Amino acid sequence: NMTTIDKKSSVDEIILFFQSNFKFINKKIEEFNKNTKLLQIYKDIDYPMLEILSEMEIEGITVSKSKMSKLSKKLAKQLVDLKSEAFLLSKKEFNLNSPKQLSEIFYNDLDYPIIKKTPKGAPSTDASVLEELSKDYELPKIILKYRELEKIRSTYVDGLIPEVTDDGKIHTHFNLFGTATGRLSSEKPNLQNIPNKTELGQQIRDFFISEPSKKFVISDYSQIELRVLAHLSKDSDMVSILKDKDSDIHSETAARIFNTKLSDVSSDMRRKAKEVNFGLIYGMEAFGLSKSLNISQKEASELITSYFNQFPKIKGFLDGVVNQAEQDTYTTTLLGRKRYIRELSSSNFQVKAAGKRIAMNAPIQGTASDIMKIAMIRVSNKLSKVDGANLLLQIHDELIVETDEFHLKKVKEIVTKEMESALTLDVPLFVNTKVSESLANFN
DNA sequence: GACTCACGC
DNA sequence: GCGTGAGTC
Repeated sequence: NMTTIDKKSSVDEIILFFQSNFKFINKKIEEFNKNTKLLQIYKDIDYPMLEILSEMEIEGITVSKSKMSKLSKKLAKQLVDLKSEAFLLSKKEFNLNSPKQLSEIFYNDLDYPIIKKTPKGAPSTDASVLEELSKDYELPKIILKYRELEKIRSTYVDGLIPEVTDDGKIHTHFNLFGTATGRLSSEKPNLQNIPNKTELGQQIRDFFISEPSKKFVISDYSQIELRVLAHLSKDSDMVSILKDKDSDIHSETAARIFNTKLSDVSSDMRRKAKEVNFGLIYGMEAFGLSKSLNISQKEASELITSYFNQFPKIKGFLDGVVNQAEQDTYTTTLLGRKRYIRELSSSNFQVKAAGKRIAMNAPIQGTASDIMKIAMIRVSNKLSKVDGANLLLQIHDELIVETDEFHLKKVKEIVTKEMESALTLDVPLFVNTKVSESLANFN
């Protein structure tokens, strides 16, 4: 137990504080040093990462301010129009940014049906609700569009412009110890959640450009978390699917859970299987799956049962992880990185269930992030001998490197090879690498 | 500071 | 599942 100290403590109290807490801290350091795995993770991974992240932050990434201000004006205009359309339909002016005021309009003035409530019990107006209401009403469609544009404008356009420094770049800050699983986080600004899904999102990505006569090398791991799960669970079917570079894991999963030939897998079956795979690595249960697929809990639970029948060792592995975590109070990654899970000792059913999901997810997410860190350290070492080549960003399963065109081929090879060989699992690690002058995916 | 919502992996 | 951030109240 740590003793405490405050501003009014006497000299004697302060001396006592240091005497007792040095003992405590020394004991902790001893424990840490005896755990050779944790010590090894620190020496081999986290300590080397510090300098690499520092270099990435200092290097920064160039943005086009002209593209930013152009889109800012365009969005501002579109938002004004959407706002007047909304007021016309609601026959009333209100703050479109206020979910509270919006729900007044929806559920008091217009008598829309309440589809879902927020955790606090208020009638929800989130995107899934707006989509459902859009089938019968016009206003929710307008709100959906307004929310999309306003999110992009406030966070990624007008929010990003003040972050541009005098060198014309954005310098994020990476936290090495910001997450419970071992992942990095990024803040001020967060460059790990730049939009990627929509067309408008790609216009944000297009702000980020390589320097003159340089190119981005962008490499991402293919299905790294499912590969980690295949390795950890040793499920033979899963392993054999992922050994084949050309196989489509979601279609293969669909064929198995729906008990059909691969050639008979419909796009809807694939969509459902993809969501099952997605939910699997998050420890999702029938409740969560039914929500994300918009199906009944019964149907969701049948999908999960069918999945675990087809991939029995995955079921066994996940149950084993939870049991072990309940005994140990923590989970470990493949390399031994620990995550303590207090929720597992809760007597509250819901808290405990959340603890189980955490236990299932942490070794998968944590192992994947260990692999990426190893890759970054090796890439960084190799790139230090290449003039004009720098690591710029890491977005969990993706690395963004900048290089002058002369070294392009060499850099591509370094990044791809070091990522694929970072750790040897029972399944190969595949990396997709592309070259571009901006972060946008304009196909 | 709690809450709601929304962006990423 | 893991994060960060904008905005309201």
